[in-house]
This record gives sequence, structure tokens and C-alpha cells, in this order.
Amino acid sequence: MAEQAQPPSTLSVQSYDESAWQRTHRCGVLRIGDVGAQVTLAGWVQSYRDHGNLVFIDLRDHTGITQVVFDASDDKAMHDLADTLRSEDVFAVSGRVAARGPGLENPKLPTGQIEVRAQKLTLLNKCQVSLPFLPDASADAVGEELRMKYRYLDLRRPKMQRNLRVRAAAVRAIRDFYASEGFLEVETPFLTKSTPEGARDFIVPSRLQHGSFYALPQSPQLFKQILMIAGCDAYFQIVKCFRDEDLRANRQPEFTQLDVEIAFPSIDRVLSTTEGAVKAIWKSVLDIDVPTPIERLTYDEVMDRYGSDAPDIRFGLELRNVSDIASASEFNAFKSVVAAGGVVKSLCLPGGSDLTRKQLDELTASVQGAGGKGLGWFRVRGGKLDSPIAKFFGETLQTQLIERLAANEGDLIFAVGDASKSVVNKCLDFLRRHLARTRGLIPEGVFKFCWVVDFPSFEYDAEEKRWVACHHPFTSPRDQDIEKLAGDPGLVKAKAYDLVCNGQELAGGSIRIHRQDVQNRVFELLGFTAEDAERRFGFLLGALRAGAPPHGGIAMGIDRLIMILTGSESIRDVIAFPKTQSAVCPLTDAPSQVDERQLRELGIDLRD
RNA sequence: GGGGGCGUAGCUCAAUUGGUUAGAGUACCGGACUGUCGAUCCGGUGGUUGCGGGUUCGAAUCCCGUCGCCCUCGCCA
Repeated sequence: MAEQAQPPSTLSVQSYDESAWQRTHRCGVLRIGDVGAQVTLAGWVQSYRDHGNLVFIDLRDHTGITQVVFDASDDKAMHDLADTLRSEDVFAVSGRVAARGPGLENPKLPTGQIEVRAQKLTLLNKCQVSLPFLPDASADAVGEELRMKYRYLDLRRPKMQRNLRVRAAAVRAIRDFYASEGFLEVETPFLTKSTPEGARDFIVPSRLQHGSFYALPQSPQLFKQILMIAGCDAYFQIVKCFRDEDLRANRQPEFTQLDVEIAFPSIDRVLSTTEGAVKAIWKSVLDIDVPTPIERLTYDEVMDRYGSDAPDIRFGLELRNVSDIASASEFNAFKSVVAAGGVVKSLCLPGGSDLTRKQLDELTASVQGAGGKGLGWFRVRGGKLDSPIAKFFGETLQTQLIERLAANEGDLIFAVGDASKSVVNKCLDFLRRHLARTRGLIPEGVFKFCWVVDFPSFEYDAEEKRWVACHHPFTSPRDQDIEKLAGDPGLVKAKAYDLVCNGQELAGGSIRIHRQDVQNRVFELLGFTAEDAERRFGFLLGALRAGAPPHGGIAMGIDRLIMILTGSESIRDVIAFPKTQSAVCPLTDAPSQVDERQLRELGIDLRD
């Protein structure tokens, strides 16, 4: 035993071998039943409390925290070394599990009934830098860029560890499920061909063929169709996708999808298989039984009732069309939009009469921010409407409005009218979600799923004066709508479906067109010439002509899935190494400049 | 590309709206302490107020430009 503690400068040459850190337990597992056991633990210093001749260290690993006690009266040299331990130092300790005395337990820790009386301390590595933040809950307040730059610290936090582990568990559940259903896992290339339309591609220069570029896939869409044509029958893959578009709160330039495709499909089979996967994920990750079958709603119905194709059905506040009542009123702002072919819709906020004029003005401003011209509101008082614009509505109309919304005394009815139906829906969808959030109408810890089916196939782009595909140009119209392709494309519904969870699109897919004649008519409608189509998707069209089975599938956003499972606010919290809004990685400093030699090999000259 | 918010000590924030030497909490460093667990007590280090320019006797504060982060619209078949 040394006569005095080694000075810190020599600690780095303390000799130890791997036997020092062979752990008998992890830091979060010891309980009162383990008292008396001889154990070895290893991990990081979470915190230290120095009482002179008695030092307490909270030792942390990915499983939790155990308090270790170093007593000078047990071993003075060991205690003196423990005295030098600081946050995030790495050490191993051997000792005996002891029950804490009465009143000394820590009810905040699962291990709080015990502690480890240290007998041997090995300092494995000193944390030699001053850390910008400590990996505990206080880091929630730290700027995100800093958390990303020091991601190895951020990921040490229990919350981030949990997110990583939930992600791994969900991915494992998905693999197990699809494998057990007989799906074949196939990898598709990352270095592939740029396909025009859609999102902007990330491109990779070719060294062997100067002037040519690969594109990173926006999704494996075309490859999975080719796998079906190749006779694979049922395919899945958990795969990175790349889109070079501006980022958002829920968007990263590279993201992960579960990609699924089956041959000889029915919509029922795609949907029920996906439900099976969802059930398996929620069961294995959260031990929650998701009831199936999941309710199926048509696109038209959800747009009517919720004003959104990704409705949050955890709460009510459903929309009602009141165009007829508004049109019969003397309120010109509403009368005129109905006359112009527009629509007036309402929703009723139970107990909403307590909203102040100021709050209502703020709501109006928000709705205007969403594109609306204004927001009508009526308090329900004594069976009548109380509002600056109530005078334009006769007694009968007031009663009709109250009945239409099933409103009760003290409720508040909102109304939005616009010549554009989509503006009305957009405003009320915003209002509905906003009210639910601010009024606490969203139940905690609840997952509500629904399918949205029968999407329109095509949408008329008024600016470009042409029809565009709502999903993608390979989406099959419903069988009964094929004849409408020539007549009114706006009425054609697609064999396309979205899975929505808590108001977020979780997955989406379609049955593809496998008939050459139908595909040609769709290309024609979208204004592609045969040459266009051939140039853009030639390899797929060639495959489709070679005996393509009917096929269809779905893709699920894995990052969004993990956000939902973990209750995360940001997609960046469920990705180990995310990028900022300007697509920069603060940890690695990517993207960065490359050597002149690399550019020369690629035949690239930089412009300005 | 457009709109908005933010940028002050390692971190989170303040600075009475242009006025003395830019403060607090926390972290960090040193000392004391044998039952703490947000330890406590005593002492201490720590600032290019993002960067550049301007106005002014005087700028964290006002103006112009610029950079970065976040939110949002466009965009994301």
C-alpha cells in the first residue's frame, strides 16, 4: 500500500489489466437480495459527494446507477484515489453489496436500498477535458447544436440511451415479424440512377466515367417493383433513403424506411400484414396490444370530418359542413363564398365560452396565418348564439347551427368559410389541433391508429395547367375507376393507403399498375411522351413488359415511428448522429472540402 | 429562396430599454467535513456580449452587413 496518494499526474501510469474491469453485474441491477455478494462494477462517475474520510460515488452505465462508498478507515490509499474522481471519469470497483442503514435509502433509485462498499478501485481513464455539459437531465436545456457536437456525451444520457434501445427493439421486432411471415430481405443499391421528378437527388460523381453521376436513392421504389417482377413474391428491407430538400423539424436529409412489397396482393393483405407488424412492434417495445383491424376511413370522409388526410382521432372536435346555414344567413362573408362554390365548415369546442376576446383574436390571427380570411365564433348562451356576427343569423338558423354541431350551453362554435375548400380544411385542421393541444384534450400515452384509403389518383396543378400524380405515376387506379381516366381524372380514386397514428402519417403505399395499357394511359394523362417515360423509367418499363405480376406494397417511416414510440419532439432525438437544419453534422463537420487531388480524379472543377 | 425567433462566463439565463468595473445560478479549481444522494460550508478562476462595420461623449442595448442554430412557407412525385 502506498504511504500517500499518488499525485494525479502519475495516475495515468497506474498499471492494471483487463481483469480489473470484468464486471459481475451492471450498475442498475443490484437489489436488497444481493446484500453480501462480492461484485465488480464498471462505468462512469455520475456524481461524487466528498465527506472527507468518506466519499460517495454514483457509478453509472447504460442500465442505471449504483452508489459506491469509499471509506478511509477501510483503505486509506484507495480512499485518497477515490477523492480525485470527477464527473465522467471511468473506473472499475470491486466490493461487497451492503444494505443501506435505516433512513439512508434513496427512493429515487431502483438500486437505492443498497450500496457497494469498495475494496478495490481501478481508475481506467480520467475524463481529461472540461465538458461543455453533463450527461444528465439538465442537458435537455442545452442547445441542440452543442448536444450534436458532443454527441458521445449526449448519448450517454439515460433518455437518449432509451431512444437508441427502443429503436433497436422496434427494428428487431420488424425483422422478426416479416421474416416469420416469409418475406425476403433484400438489399438494394445506394449508388443508383437519378430519376427526374420527385425530390432533389443527392449525387455522387463517378471516377471511372467523368461527367456521369450516381444518385442516392430517394427510396427503393423502383427496385422493389423489379424484385416483384423477379419473382421474389414478398420483400422487405429496412433502408436509408436520401432526399436533398430543405429540412424541417421532422425531416432529415437521410432517413430510414421500412420498405415492403408483395406480389399478387390485395389491399386487405397489405393492410392486415402492416397491422401485424404494428401489433408486433407495440407489443414487444411497449407491451401494448394494438387492437386490430385498424379502422379504415376514406380520404373524402377524413377530409370532411377532420380537414386533414392525417387526422388525429385521439380527440373529437370534428368538423361539420354548415354551408347551407351560412348561405341562408345575412352574413356576406359566408354567403359570398358559398355562392362562389366555396364552403363554410364549423367545429364546436365544448366549454369554450370561457375563451376571452383577446384569446379569440389571437386564434383569428393564427387562422389567418394558415391562409384563412378570418374566423367566425359564437358562444352558446341560453340556447342562442352570442357573437358579433350572431345578428346576421336568425333564430331558426341559430338553432340549426347549434343542433348541427350538437352544441351545449357554454360551448363555443367556430366557423371558417372560403371559396377554396382546401383553405377551409387547412384552417380548421390547424384550429382543431391547436385547441386540442392548448385545452389539454389529448389523452396521454394513447395511440390511435387509422387507415386512410381511396386517395384521389390525380390532382390538377392550376399553375402548371396539368394533372399530377398524388402518390406516384405507378399507383393503380381502383378497378372501377379505370374508365374515368379518359373522362374526369379528378374523380379517379387510387389503390393507395396511408397508416396514420396520432395525427401523423406513419406509413403509406399503393398497389402498382402492372398492366402496360393502363400505365401508358396514366403516362399520357400526366403529359409524359413515350420517350419521356422511357428515358426516366426505362429500366422499370422494360421489366414491366417482361411478365410482371400484380404487386403493391407500403413504406413506413422508421424515424417517425421511433418518435411516436418514445414520445420524442424532434426527429433528431431518435437518430444517433443527426444533422442540423442546414444539413451539417456538427460532430464530424460534414460536409467538408476535399483534396484537389480527389477532385482531379473525378474530373471536377469547382465553379465560384 | 421568403418570413419569424434566438445568439452575453463551460452550460442555462439576467442586465431597470444608451450610462459606474456586464451579474446570478450551475459547472469547474482549492480548502474543510464519516452517511451523502440537487450534499453542505469557506475561498477562487472564468467575458472578443457570434463576427465585421457605423451612429454616439458613451453600445450587450440603436443602425447596416454577415455567420450560425431553431421554427415556418415554398420544396419534399
